Amino acid sequence: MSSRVQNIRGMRDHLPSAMILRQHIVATLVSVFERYGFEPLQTPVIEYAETLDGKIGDDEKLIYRFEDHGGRKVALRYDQTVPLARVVAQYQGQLLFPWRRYAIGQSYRGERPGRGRYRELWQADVDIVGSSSPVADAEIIALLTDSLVALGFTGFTTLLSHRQLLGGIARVSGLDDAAAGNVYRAIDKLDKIGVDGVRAELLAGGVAHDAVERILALISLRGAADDVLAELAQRLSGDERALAAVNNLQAIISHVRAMGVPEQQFTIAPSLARGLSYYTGSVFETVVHNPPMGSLLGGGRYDELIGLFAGRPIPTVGLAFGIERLHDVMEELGLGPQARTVAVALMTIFSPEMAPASLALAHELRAAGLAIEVALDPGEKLGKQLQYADRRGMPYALVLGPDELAHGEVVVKDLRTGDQRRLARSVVADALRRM
RNA sequence: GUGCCUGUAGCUCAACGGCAGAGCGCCUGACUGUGGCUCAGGAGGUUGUGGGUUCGAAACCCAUCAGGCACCCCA
Repeated sequence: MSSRVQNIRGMRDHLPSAMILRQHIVATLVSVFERYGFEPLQTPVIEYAETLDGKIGDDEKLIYRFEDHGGRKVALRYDQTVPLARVVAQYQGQLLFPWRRYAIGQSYRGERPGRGRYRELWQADVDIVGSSSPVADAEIIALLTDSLVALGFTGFTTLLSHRQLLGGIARVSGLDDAAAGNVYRAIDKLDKIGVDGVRAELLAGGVAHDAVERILALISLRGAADDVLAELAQRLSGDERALAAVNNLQAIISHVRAMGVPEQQFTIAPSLARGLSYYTGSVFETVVHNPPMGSLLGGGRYDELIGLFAGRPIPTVGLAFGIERLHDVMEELGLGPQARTVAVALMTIFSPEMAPASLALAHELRAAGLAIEVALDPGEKLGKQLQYADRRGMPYALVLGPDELAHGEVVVKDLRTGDQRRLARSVVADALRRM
C-alpha cells in the first residue's frame, strides 16, 4: 500500500459502525457524570511544553513535542489532568470550589502501540477540585461504578490502595526513596508474575532478604476490605502516615458502601502502585474479569499537582476512563447498541412519478423526529432498494406506491422478519417510534 | 524504545523457489409492487512498500511501513 494512503501508527479511524458505539459510550458517561453534578470543560489539545514538563514522572519522553510556526515550544497533551491544573490556576478567581468537572477528548502518548494501547487515545476525565474529604474520593468510585453498570458491564472490580500505604511498606522495610520507586514497580506486577516473580525481582534489585519477605507478606493480603485494612493497620503500626492512609481508605469505603456500591465490585489491593507520579493519596483502577485488557480506568488523589500552577495547595481527586479500552472491550463482549446504522427506515421510491410524494412523506417523518434515509435513484427497482436497506442494517423500509397513495396509506416493512403492514399515513410516525 | 511473530482478492485463509487459488462477500440475470433462499453467469490481486539474490521470488536476504505478542509502561 502506498505510504500516502495510511493513517498514523497507533491512531485509529473509526468508521460509522464503530462511531455508533463510541458515541453511545460518550453519551452514557456524560449522563452519569451530570447526574453527579459534574460540569463540562474543554481545553485545547496543544499546551505549552513547559506546562506539561515535570508533572507526569518518568514518561515525559512519551510526550509529543514540536515547535509551532512562531517557534514556540508546544506539546500535545498527555492526559486531561495537567490541563485541568492549568485551568484551575488560570481561572481560580472565577471558579467556585469544590469544583466538579469532566472533560472528554483526545490525548497523545508516543508509546509502542499494542492491545489496548494507542498513540491517540480518548479519555473521559472526572475530577473534584478543592476538597480533601474522603467523601470526594468515594463519589469518584461510586460514579465509576455507576458508569460501568450503565454501559452494561457486569464483571469488574475496582482495586483500591493508597500512596502512603506503599510508602509505609517501603519505610517499614527500611528502604529509602530512591529504592522505593523500583520496589513499587516490582510489586505492581504481583498479579502478573506472582509472588515468586516479585520476590526474584526485588532480590535482584538489591532489597534485603527479610525486607523482601515483609513486603511480600503485606502486598499479598487479600480478602474482605475491612479485614485487609485491619491487618495492614496492625503490621504498619509503627508508621504514622501509613496508619493515616489506612484510616483514610476505611472512611472512603464506608462512604462508597453508603452510596450503594456492592462489596464484590471493589477490593483493597496493597500491591496497586500506578505510574503517574503526581498521586499523593488514594489510588485505584478498575479491571474487567474478561477479556484480558489491562485496566479500563485509573485514578486517585493528587493534592499537590494543582498547587504547582496555582501557588497554593488545592487538593483534588479524579479518574480517567480509557475510552479506547471501553470501546474495545465492549465490542468484544457485544455490549452497547446493536444498530449498525443511524436511520430506522429507508423511504423507498416506488417509481419516478412517486418521487415527490415519497420525499414529502420522508420530510413529514423527519419533522416528527424520526431518522429516515431516502432512496436516491427513483428509477431503481424496488427490490434493489430493499436490498440496500437490509444490507445497511436498517430495521424498516417504507413503500409508497400509487395504491397506497390513493388510500392515504403506507406500507411499513420489517426487514428483519419480512412482515409488512399497511398503515394509515397519519399513524406511521407513531408506529415507527413504537417498533 | 528493545526482542520475537505476522502482512496474499472487500473479509477469512491456501499456495512456501516454477502459470496466484478457495470459501464467504460483491456485480448481472432467472424473479417487470418486495430484500434474505436457490440456480446460472461475471468482475476483482504489480502478494504492504522499496531494493537485492536467482534462469525464475508471494516464498530467500536487507530496509521500510503497518498489525500482534513479550518487555517497559500505561487508559
